[in-house]
Amino acid sequence: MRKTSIKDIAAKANVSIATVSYVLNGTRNVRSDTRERVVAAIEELNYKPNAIAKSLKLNRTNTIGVIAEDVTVFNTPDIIDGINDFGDRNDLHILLVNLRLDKRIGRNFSNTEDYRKYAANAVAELLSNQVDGIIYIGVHPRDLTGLIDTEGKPIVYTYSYTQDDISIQYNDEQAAYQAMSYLVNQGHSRIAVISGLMDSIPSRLRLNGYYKAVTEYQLPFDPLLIKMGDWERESGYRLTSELLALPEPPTAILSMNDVMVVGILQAAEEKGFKIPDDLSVVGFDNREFSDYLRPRITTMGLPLHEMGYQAIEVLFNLIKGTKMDSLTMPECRLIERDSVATLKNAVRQK
Amino acid sequence: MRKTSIKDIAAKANVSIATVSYVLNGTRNVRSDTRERVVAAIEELNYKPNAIAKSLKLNRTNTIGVIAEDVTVFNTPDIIDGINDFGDRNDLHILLVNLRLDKRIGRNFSNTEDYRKYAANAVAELLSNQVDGIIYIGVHPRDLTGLIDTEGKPIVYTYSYTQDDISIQYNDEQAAYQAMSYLVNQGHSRIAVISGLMDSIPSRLRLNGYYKAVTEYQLPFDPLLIKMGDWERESGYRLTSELLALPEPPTAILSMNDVMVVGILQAAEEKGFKIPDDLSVVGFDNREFSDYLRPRITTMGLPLHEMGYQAIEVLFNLIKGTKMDSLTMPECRLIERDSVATLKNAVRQK
DNA sequence: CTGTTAGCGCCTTCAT
DNA sequence: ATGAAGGCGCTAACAG
Repeated sequence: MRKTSIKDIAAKANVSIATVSYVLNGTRNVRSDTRERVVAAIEELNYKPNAIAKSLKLNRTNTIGVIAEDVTVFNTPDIIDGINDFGDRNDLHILLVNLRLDKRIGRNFSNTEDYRKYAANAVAELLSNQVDGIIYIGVHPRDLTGLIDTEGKPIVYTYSYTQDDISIQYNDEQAAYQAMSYLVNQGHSRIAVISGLMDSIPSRLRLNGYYKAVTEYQLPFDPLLIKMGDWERESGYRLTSELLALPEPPTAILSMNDVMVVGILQAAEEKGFKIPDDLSVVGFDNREFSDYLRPRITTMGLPLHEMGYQAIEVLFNLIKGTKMDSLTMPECRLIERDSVATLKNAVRQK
Repeated sequence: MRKTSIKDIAAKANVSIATVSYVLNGTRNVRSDTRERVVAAIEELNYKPNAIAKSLKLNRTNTIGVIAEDVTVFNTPDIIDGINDFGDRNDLHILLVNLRLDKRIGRNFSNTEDYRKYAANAVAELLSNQVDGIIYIGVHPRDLTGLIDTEGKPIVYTYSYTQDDISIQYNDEQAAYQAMSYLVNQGHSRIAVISGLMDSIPSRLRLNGYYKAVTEYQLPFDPLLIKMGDWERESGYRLTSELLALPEPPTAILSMNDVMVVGILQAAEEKGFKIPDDLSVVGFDNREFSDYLRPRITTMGLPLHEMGYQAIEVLFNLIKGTKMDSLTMPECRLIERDSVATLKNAVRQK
């Protein structure tokens, strides 16, 4: 049996299909007794509107295409969650394409040609399905200019960006600065930093935040405390070993991700430094495991949910053509746990 | 300007729209020169078929609705990844609905009324969008009979089940048995188990696997070695403390999740037991953090990707109405790391 | 081998 | 306040 359509309920209620459409959408006034007949018929036949037909007619699907470079990478689920949060409130559906880049090409994204094909296919699929707009979620912040062509369909990038489109990023510099401020407030002044790879934008921005804090708080500046890591735990281990071998080791380390903190912990243990008593550590990312390490790691949490929420909010306004007040960049949040000691000379600021 | 449609390219190629449709879908033979004219027109006008219109006509969207109870819970991204894997190969699109249960109602799912409304809305949204079938991804294996009504639309559950529908589950009993076998092969015989909550199906099934191993390997059976935990790390800590205070403590513990292992580690350290030298541990779930703990934790990895893949594969066949050979239950895989010691009396089996 | 045409389910202008 | 009818873009008889 065919699914019941507007026509069936029109017949049942003894009205035209137009009238049914009117009561369905409240597009026009309908005399209350006719409306009731219609509603009754809808009820009785358990009628559900066909969104596909509606989309075809209106040339608008209320569907947002989401291209995720890899849903299994730690940042992505929370961004999607933020997208869903806004989507729920605004009757927007999510068509998800997962590029699965981590499985298909690994972690090296330097050559865009390796995945241009996947990205192009994703866009084609989404456009063919007439999504009203697209959100692109990267696995690592980087410039994707020219990767895809959405043929005029609105697109918003997050955790990545292009020179031509809107993108939602969090404030890396502020985050590093905030972490440093926290450390300073706890009485630290000799603070080392272990960066990520220096070809990464976040590494550079966070280093800016570090320098800013060093300058503003007038911390003793020592180039020996600045180490270039590569995001992996081994570099955390190696660089911390160097740091702790210094004549005057730092009292705290700011690590640009939580993974390297695992190496820091190991190096500290081997050198006989207890954390946080002999060495304080602040990580980045608030990865799930940072709460399970011993000690539990204090870290800068990424505003992932907020980024997703803001991305779709901006996209939604782009689609409707409404102007938005310039919005504020999502900020990281300090997750205070047990890896930072308060030094006795600490100046408790508000 | 309107998007270019089949009509435009028909005009350009001097053929009827039917012919265009035929070359587009290869539905019928078309003389090669006419085909070329059509292809050229398609190329020139950069024509992209409108999947919405096609769906309306064919009453088939090639879209699968995925209801995730919470995409931010650790098991979900990999299941979705498996769904995408199969979806990519079979030209199936994914309409994702995220119930966000973890944020909305927390971890207590005992009262289905708390989230029936969300689930019903999700189904309505999906049905309205004419998905060809539905996959429901739970956050914890449990009986969801009667939660939703898909009005005859095919549905497959995973990480949850109902009494009426197909569901994809992994083999819990086999997993626990395999973990035990591994421990036995490493020379352990006095093996404790810390279970999850006993109202949980996985807890009971894994306990079956434990008993099966105890019986088959003729291990000394000691009820004192069987502890009921609650999945949280504190219970791992507390129960391990009890275990290690025994006159004859176990040489190994099988923990039914990785979170409790964190507690086990802490208790062992406090009691002066080194892992794995004095106490071996096997966890469950292969949570990301299990690789970052010290020592790195040997654990049973869940076949999440495979579950997602199998779920959509089964659903796809359900939709097409084709019979499938009875498929094998996905199995967990031992992730061998550094938390298990090989005892000197170990009988190395193949 | 190709064209004509009737819808799929819905919205909306135009008429009454 | 309601109805008739055209058409969104596409597929698949049916006809030639």
